[in-house]
Amino acid sequence: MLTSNPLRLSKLYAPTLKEDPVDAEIASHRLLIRAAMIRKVAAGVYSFLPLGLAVLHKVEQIVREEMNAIGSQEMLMSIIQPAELWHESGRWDVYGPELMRLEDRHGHGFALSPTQEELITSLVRNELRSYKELPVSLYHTQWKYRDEIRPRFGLLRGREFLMKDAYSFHSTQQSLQEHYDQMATAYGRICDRLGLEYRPVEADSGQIGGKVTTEFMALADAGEAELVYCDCGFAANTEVAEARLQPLQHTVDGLQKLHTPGVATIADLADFLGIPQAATVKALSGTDGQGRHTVLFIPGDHELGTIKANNALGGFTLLGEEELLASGLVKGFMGPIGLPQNVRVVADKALKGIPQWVVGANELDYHFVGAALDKDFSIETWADLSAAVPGDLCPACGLPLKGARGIEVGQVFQLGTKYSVSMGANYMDEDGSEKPFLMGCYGWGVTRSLAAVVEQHNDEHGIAWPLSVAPAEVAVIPLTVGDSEVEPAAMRIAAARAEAGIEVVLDDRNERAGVKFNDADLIGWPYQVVIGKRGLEAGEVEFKSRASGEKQAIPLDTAIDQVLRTVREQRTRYR
RNA sequence: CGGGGUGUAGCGCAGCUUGGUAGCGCGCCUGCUUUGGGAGCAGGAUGUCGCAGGUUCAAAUCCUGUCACCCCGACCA
Repeated sequence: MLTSNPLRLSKLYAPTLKEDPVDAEIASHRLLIRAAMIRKVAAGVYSFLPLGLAVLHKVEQIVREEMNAIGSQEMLMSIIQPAELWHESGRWDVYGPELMRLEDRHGHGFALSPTQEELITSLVRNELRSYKELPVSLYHTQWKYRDEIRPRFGLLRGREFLMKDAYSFHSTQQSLQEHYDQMATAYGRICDRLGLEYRPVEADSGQIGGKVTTEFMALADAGEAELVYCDCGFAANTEVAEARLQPLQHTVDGLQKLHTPGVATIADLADFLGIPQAATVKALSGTDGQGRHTVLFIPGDHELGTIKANNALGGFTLLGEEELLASGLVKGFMGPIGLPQNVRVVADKALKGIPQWVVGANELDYHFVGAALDKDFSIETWADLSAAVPGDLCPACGLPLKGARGIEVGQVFQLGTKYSVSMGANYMDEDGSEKPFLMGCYGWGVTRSLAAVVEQHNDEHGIAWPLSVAPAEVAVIPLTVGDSEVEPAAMRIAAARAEAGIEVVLDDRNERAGVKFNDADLIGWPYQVVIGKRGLEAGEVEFKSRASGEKQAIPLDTAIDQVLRTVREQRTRYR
């Protein structure tokens, strides 16, 4: 929004709202709408108004600069893609209803691209032929379409969203690893420049085929992901974290069967026995990937990690109420002793060191305490099953983990040869043999990270943009229009700054002071210069920092220099 | 897809139970006054009551269907 003349708010299409939109639950959604940045078009689909677009462009530009800096080359791929490409990769069927599909007048199928692996692979497979040309890294920033089951939270989970996606092609794992590391570093820099507090997070370490991936999480309570992290630098999604759990032992003399009428939940059981929930063992029954009836045991104070269970058992679904009844198991009273013969038993590794368990007796209203492992019962399979919770021990350093919620703003991924094999994308290697490319892909949610910035930078008055992405750096606010001194002074200050390369808006609207103050705070200009009659009489204007709320009176004649200095100084924080 | 809820002026809502020709606040337009934290007075404009059927002399209101949106869940960036 940089112009040689200051942008006049009287001319800007920016209808701010006094009231909160009723369907907006979280700060970024609420404030982006109120501050006239975005408007809803349909569920999960938004238009960007001038102010919102200015911010979007800035976020996009920061991402662009960081991509260019590591040698990734910008291009632009189409959104609409022929179905054949998706059949070729197999994802036409696999992607499911989330893939937006359409037909042209001839009945040919197309997809609105949710991501561009297919297209980029088909693009390079015929023209990138030799190991001598590798590695190559390409990226674009394009609108993506995913027909989410339930779009929500404004820009955080839309059906249409702007994403930067980069793809790299390599002949060696070392080369792939190098570029992957460069990307991860670039993503950290993007977060810093956006003013985001973030953590790189282990996302799926236990995958088969050596897939390597890291998610970049902007910390925010509104985030949908739960993570655990440690001061030593470890951080992981609770669904996949290989945390060390600390179950407690409840020791008694030998196996005891207790009458526990109506005690069907872990909380009830812990209360009934007067022991912590961590000293009990929770049982869950379901079906594994081979369709076998499976009972899982995990520490009583933990929840099942569904991704972990899927990985360990080749798929896992919990039994429904009716299936459970039919299986002969007693809901709320399951345990390892006296299970039906055909049941597969898998227990969390954390329970391995617990010689005596507190468990159900597979009989209505009865539990066992002191059930001795390898004596009263045995476990066939041990696996990592529980979702990590804060307080579990860090797998890297052993200290207790802390918990946080996060917004996944980016993810870097080593794809290996998944797409190059399925789509026949090969190059000629040094020894004359055809080999599939080693590929990496790297996604950054532009619209999502914009919302994440608002989640981290807001207060009861509105948004407080970091200087790097604010729609303009300084707002000059004359409090009276038509005044013979206030207006010319405001014009002079605004024009001087605009000439000096500072982004300035001039609130020349014929509005009352209160309206201007409130809009300025709502929209979130990083700095405000307030010019009123009262101050001018003393030869002063007011300089306010939005983020800190700090106001200072500065002499009119040095105001221009001081604001220039402050803005230039602050800009270096985001470089 | 399962459960819950909402569609009435640009926005936020009342009216619906008990059918009788649609209202409030904000915003918008005109004029006057006001001008350092969302001004006051006066005047004014704005509706296919989501859509389609049905019942009725008469439907925003009752019935049926349908669409959209929101919340919770499974699922996903």
